[in-house]
Amino acid sequence: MGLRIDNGIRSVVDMNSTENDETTAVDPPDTRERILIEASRLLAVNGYHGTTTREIAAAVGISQPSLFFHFPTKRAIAEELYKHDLLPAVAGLERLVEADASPAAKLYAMICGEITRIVNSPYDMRAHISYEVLNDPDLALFQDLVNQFDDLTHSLIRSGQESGEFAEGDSWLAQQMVSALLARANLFATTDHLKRHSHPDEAATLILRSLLAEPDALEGVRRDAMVLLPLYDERSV
Amino acid sequence: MGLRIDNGIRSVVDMNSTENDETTAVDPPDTRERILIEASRLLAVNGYHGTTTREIAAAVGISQPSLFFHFPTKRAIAEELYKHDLLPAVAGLERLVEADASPAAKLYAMICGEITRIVNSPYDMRAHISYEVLNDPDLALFQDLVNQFDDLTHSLIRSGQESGEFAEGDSWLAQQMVSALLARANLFATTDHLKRHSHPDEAATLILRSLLAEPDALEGVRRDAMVLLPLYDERSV
DNA sequence: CAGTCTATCTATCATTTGATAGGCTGGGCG
DNA sequence: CGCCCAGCCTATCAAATGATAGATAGACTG
Repeated sequence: MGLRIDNGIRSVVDMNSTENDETTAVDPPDTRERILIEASRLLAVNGYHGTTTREIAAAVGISQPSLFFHFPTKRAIAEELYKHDLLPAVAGLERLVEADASPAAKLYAMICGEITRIVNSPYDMRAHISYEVLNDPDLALFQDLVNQFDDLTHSLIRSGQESGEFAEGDSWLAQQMVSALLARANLFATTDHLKRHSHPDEAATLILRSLLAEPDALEGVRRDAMVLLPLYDERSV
Repeated sequence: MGLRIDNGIRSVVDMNSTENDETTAVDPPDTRERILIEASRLLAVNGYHGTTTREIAAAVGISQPSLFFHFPTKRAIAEELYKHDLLPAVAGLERLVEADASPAAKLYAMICGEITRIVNSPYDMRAHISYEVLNDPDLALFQDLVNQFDDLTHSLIRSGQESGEFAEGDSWLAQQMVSALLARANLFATTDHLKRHSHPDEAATLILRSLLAEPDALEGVRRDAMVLLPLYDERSV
């Protein structure tokens, strides 16, 4: 449980580490950051149990025990990545849900904002996909966060259906579709396909078309969503 | 179709069943079969590297070394499950693609047929989701099968867009959405949500609504798909 | 009954893996 | 200069894990 001393130099990527920086601050050299980056890649591809600390260390270019100077355990690395992914997502979605707008606009803004965030992240974040990691009992907190996110999404879809803005249908299934698509979002970044061919809007459009009772309403929804979008980004709150 | 690859070990059923044939199969509530069932559950939840042979054995109720009487390696267990999942999927989709029908109807039939198959499978199949396993170099064959399936889906979407049946949009993204949703299909079965509330049709409807240029065409597409559906099931070929 | 084959067991091995112990180094600073 | 200590290293451990060896029980066969 090493206390970390905060000295003046803070990394460029500032918004990770969840800003409750009692123990977590930033290391002067980026080794710690590089560990997170490389670990996120390996974890995303090989899974938690399929990634060894030796592989992570090799990717960073340090010896395996050196990892444990920066992180107390292997799990702590994963935890930090999960926090980075899930906390802003849940917080942003909560702000959206409480906003004054139509469910469709909120959902559009969420999808758009979330994909933007994932694609722009320095890490390879596929938290949503890693049931493997989440299932680990010691990471139950993050399981809760995922459930929270899914529940919020679900309630958004439900209220859209109740107001008649969305077509009737299995709201649970629809929520799963949203969650499943987001889980692939970083694949977009990895394949660097999205960077040139596609926009977050395309994904949101795809989802909304499948939900909206009146397809022609899409343009209006998009406009409303653009107004909501800053709400999703914690930096602008 | 004797695709059993290995080995010296042949099950009792194979040897003496020259006459009473194929359909059924099954059932000596075979240990081998129970291994596959329990392994599929564990692999789906914990991933390949997160599942130990001891856990599988314990779930089946046998000792850990007894596993190796039925399968040469741990990997062989995963391989058999992958084969069971991917071979019929790719074969079915290939038959659909070559059929004489609209891309929309083919896609509808594929989603519907695939989800039905997954939900009814004795195994917990999430092959699509397990990049973790697939990434393992020794399982490159299955990586290929997944890519094949994705490519076929993609070409279906492309041709639908070219014919004007589908709205324009990023076909790659749309294909990812289909793939991502299918990856969750067995979650439907697990949560036994789909068994009461939802049908495979709901999922296909959701996808098709997001793709069709003319939403009103959905009913016609569904009717055409119902005709195609038997084509997807290898038993009916 | 003796022989064989299936299916399982206990005991054990070699490797991998997360983590610890302790030493070396170089830069900041009184 | 001499001390400190962040940061990294080598060497190594203990546990977990995939897999093997060999024995045993039971069923069927000749």
